[in-house]
Amino acid sequence: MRFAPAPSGYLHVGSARSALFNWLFAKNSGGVFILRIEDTNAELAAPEYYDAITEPLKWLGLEWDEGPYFQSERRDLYLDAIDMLLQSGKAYFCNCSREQIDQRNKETRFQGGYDGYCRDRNLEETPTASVRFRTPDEGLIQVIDLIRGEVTFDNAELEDFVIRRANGTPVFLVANAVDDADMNITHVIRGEDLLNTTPKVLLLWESLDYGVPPIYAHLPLLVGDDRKKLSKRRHSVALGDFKDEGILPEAMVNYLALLGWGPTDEKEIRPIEEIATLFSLESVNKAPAFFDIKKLNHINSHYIAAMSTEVFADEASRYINKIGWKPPHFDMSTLEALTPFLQQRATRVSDVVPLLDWVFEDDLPQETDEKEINKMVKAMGAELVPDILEEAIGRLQDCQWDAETLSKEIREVGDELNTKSQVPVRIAVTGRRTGLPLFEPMAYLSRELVLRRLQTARSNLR
RNA sequence: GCCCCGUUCGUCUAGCGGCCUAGGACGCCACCCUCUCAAGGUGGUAGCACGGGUUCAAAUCCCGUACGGGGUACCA
Repeated sequence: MRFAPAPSGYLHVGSARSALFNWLFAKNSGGVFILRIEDTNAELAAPEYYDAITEPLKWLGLEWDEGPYFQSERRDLYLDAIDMLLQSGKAYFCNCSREQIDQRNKETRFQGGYDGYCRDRNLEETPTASVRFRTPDEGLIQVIDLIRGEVTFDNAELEDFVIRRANGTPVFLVANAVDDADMNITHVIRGEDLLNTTPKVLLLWESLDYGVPPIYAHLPLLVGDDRKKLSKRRHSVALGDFKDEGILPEAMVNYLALLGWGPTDEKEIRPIEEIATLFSLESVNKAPAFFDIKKLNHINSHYIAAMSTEVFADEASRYINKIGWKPPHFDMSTLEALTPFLQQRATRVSDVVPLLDWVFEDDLPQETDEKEINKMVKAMGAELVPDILEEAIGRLQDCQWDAETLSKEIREVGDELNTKSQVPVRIAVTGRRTGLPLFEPMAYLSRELVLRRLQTARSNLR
């Protein structure tokens, strides 16, 4: 089987899902997974796009067994095939412009695409002539599809499509047929958006006498919240972006496998190798699937929580470095000590920053969310808050400086005033209403810094 | 318009004629735990698009309708 993406900038989650299903099927059936870059269109053949495809695949752990092959390097093969079709009369030259075709169709109210104007004009080859394939006038063509069954198309509905552009380059339909035959492709797994192009490839396949065609599997499309096919223009779907925000590859791949397919035993979160053993194309769904970030997040937080503390601490510090966050009090051993608390709370690796900023920064974070500010004001505004803060300041002046003592002292502040004391202290010290457990991280701050924050909060109350 | 493909809780899915008064997961809500938030636990919310058949029996098979998606390029 092969995964054959067109290089058009970065890899997006839809393509990644196609790659994944190819990979799963290959693993499950012991097949060979071939990577082939469909760059028949010169504009897409820029070499820098290569990494944009392979890097995300490697990140996801979807290694290919063979390739990558570049169609731009195999052009002669396709051109030869086109010459054969020309010689056998199954293709012909055409010099119609799009405008001319549209014009004629408008006049004759013809709605089938190309009207076959040059079919029997026996045009000679010229530098500006394109080549069209002569589709049969009658008969049916059948696509064998493991997901959808046998899909039948009426040949008469198929227009004489272009197989070689006026600039002399072959289109992907030819490259598809030639390569799939040449590479002994047995299974083609791709998005449903390509289903309609399949009969054209099959017709070429027949005309080229390639024998038994591959078996197809057209995956249901991934859609966004508008229920439209995921697209780079409308949705944010770059795999690289998810990586940058701290989505783990294991989580991404696990989630993607759950779109259009599900295990029968109801255990959703499991390693991809295990999924491969359960996977089958026949049990893939037919209806489009909504790419749900919330569920991705949930799966990701599960994988984060399951990581060892060492690995996560490393992951977190790499993230901090990458975004160039250099807080004055940063300390690796403190980060390591707080890691278990972080893992329990972070949905994405990027969440560690708002969780930790008050620990490592000198200044308190500025809360900007209005709702949150209101809630904080409310939490801080209770009658007893000034007393709580003052009592806390007094007690922290010269107590022991460890989490246990801090917890005890603040608790006693509450007991003394017959109220709860943690939230006001938390807001004063962390600048936030919610977050990590208060006292463990607090013990890593200097007494002086904590007192300063408490005092600032106290005076702001006036 | 024409062609192709679809339709199980808001979302992703299990189900492949009787085990279904439809199961799980995400989300949401409540409660428990807890002097924050999470995590965890418990419970709840909500669905077989509609109409005809076939059958002793249909979410499961067939037909139609509605709705949705994809394609309709000298992009892939």
